Amino acid sequence: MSGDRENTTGSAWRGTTRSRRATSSSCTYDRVRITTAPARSGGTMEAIVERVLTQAMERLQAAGKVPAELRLPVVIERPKREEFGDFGCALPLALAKATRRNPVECGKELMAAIQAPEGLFEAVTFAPPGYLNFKVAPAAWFQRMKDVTTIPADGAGERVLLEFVSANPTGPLHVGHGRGAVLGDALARVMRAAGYAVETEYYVNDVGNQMAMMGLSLHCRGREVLGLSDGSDFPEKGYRGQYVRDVAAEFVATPAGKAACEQPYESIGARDDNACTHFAEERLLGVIQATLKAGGIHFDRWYVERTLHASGALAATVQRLLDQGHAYRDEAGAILFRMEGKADEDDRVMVRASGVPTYFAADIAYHDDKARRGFTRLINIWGADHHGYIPRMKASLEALGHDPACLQVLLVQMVTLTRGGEAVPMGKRSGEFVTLQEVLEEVGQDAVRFLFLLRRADAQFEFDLDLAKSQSMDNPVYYVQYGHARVASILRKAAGLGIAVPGWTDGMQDVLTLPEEMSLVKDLARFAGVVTSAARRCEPHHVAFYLMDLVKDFHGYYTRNKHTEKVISDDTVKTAARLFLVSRVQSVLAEGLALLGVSAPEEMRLTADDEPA
RNA sequence: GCGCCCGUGGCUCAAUGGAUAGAGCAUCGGACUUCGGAUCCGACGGUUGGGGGUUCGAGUCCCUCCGGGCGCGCCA
Repeated sequence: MSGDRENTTGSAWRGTTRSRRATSSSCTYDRVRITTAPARSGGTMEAIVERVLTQAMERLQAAGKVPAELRLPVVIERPKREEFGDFGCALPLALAKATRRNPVECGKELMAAIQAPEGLFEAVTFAPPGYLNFKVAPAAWFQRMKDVTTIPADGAGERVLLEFVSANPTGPLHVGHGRGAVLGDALARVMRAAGYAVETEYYVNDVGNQMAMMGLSLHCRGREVLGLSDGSDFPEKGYRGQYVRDVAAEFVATPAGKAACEQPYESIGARDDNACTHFAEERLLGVIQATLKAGGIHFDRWYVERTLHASGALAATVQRLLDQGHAYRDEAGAILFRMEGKADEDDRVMVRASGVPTYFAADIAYHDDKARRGFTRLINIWGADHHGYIPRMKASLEALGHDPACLQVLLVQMVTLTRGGEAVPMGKRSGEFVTLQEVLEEVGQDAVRFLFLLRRADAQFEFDLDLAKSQSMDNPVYYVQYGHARVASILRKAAGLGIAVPGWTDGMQDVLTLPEEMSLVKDLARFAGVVTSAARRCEPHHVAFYLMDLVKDFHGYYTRNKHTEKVISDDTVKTAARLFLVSRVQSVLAEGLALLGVSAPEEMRLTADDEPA
C-alpha cells in the first residue's frame, strides 16, 4: 500500500508562501479575463458585478481620488442574509485600509463612481461598516436563462496533465484508491468544462522491489499449486492476498508459468523483470483496469515506468543532473540528488551503490518528460501519506530547468473503512482489505462517486459500508437523481399532451412570478460560476453541493405548488414558461451530474410491479 | 523528536479573511385525494478542541497546548 500514490486538493501548496501568491494572482487573472473579454456571452453574474466594481475603481483612479498604482482584489460574494441583496463586496473596507481613509467615505465614492448597464441593478446600497450590496433586477437574471449550461472558458490556453491513481500492479485497488480515482476523474471533467485542455494519465510503476516481491509471491504460490512447496518458504513481506493464489493457478496452467515455477526464482531473470512479474503485471493491471472501468474512471494514457528504463531516458536524466552538479556520487558509489538545504531535506538517492536506480530517479525522469511535453500545469493526485515526497519532486523539476510551481500536488486523505461500526483492516500485503471492486458492486457506482465527491479531499473520510448500503435510499445522490427524473416525468406528461418544451422568450419572465421560480432562476444562473470556481480551485465537491442546493429548491417548488400552480395547466403561457424553467433545471442537473461522472436517469422506480411482463 | 493534514450541533459534512457559522441524517411536531410521497414545512440543536496573537473584521492567518491521522527508507 505504501507503494502507491493514489489519492486531493490544493492543500499541498496551501501552507507555503507560494500559496499566497497563487491566491492573489488568481484574482489578477480574473480581472484580466474580464477586461480582455468583457462581452463574453457566458460570463457569470458575479463576473459582471465584479467588472462594474473594477471599472468604478478605475474611474476613481482616473479622477485622482485613488492612487493610480493601487490594485485591490475585487471579491464578490453572496451575502448570507437575503436582505443584503444578491451580491456583496467589502471593497470599501479594503480601500479604506489601503488609503487610510474612512470606509464610509470610500463606500460613498465608489457608489458614485459605479456606472452599471441600464437595468442591471434594482438596488445598490452601502451598508456599514463598509459593504456594497447589489440587488440584481429580475429581468437581468432572466436574461441569463438563455444559456445556463454555457461555461466560460476560464482555462483556455492551459494545458494540464492530470496524473492520478498510479497504483502499483501488485493487487486490486482498494477504497483509498477509489477516492483518488473519483476525484481525479471528476476534476478532469470539471476542468475540461471550464476550458482547460486536460489529459489524464496513469503511471504504471512496474519496476522495483515491490514488483520483485510480487513476482516472488507469485512464484511461491505457483510452487504450492504444483506441490513443490508447503508454503513455509513464503516471504515474510510477500503479498498474501487470495488473489495471488488465483493468479498463480492461472500462471502454472500455462507451460511457461509451470516452467518458471519449477526453477528457483533467482534463475528466471531479474528480480523485477521476469516471467512471474510480467504475468502478475498483466493480470493485475487487467483487474485494476476493469475496476476503473466499473467506476467510470477514464485515462487517456497509461505511462509504463519500464519504458523510461528501456529508452535510456532515465539514465540520461541522471547524467544531466550529474553534469550540472545537481547530483553527485558518494564514496559507496551511489548517486544522490542534492537538496541543497531545501525544505530541510537530506540528499536523496537516485541510483543505489549497486547501480540500480530508485523509484525517485524514475519519477524525476517521468516528470521531466511531462514538462517537456508542453503542459503548463502538472497536477498529481497523491495519497496523503506521500506528502513528504513533494519537496524533492519540486526540487528536481527546478534542477532540470522547469518551473517547480507548475507542479501541483493534491493530497487525498485516508479513507478508513468500517463495517458495523468496526474498522476494517486494510493492507495489500496482508491481503485483508475490501476491494474497490467489491464496494462498487455493493453500493453502486453513482453512490460511491457522489459520496466521495460530497466532501473535501483534505479531510479524512470514514466510509461505513453498512451505512452506505443500508441508507442507499436516503443517499443524497438519489435525491439529486430523483429531481432529474421528476422533471423527465413532467416533460413526458407534457409530450403526451402534445406540448413541446419551448425555447426562451422574453415574455416568460412576466409569468414566472413565484418566489420559488425566482430562486430557481438565480440557482441556474449560478451554475457556470460554480463550475469555473471548482475548476480553478481543483475542488469538484463544490459542484456536488451546488446540485444539492438546486435540487432542494426544485423539490420545494414542485411540492409547495403542485396543487395550486402546476407546471402543466390550462394557462398555455404559464405552462410554456414553466416547462422551459424545469427543463433548464433538468439540463443543469444532467450537466452537473455528468461533471461528477454520475448518471442522470430519466426515471427511477422503487418497485418493478408496473414493468411490462 | 521533526514535518504535513484534520478537529465545526448527537452523527456525517459545508462555508474566497467579511455582515447574525449553514445543510443533510437523527429526534420531535406538522402538510398534501401524487403532472412521481424517494416530496415539502417547522422546531430542537453551536463559546467552530483549549488558550494567546495579527486585523476595522478570524472557523479561515500566526504562536502554543490537547486530541486524531499520516509521513520522516539505497521501499514504491
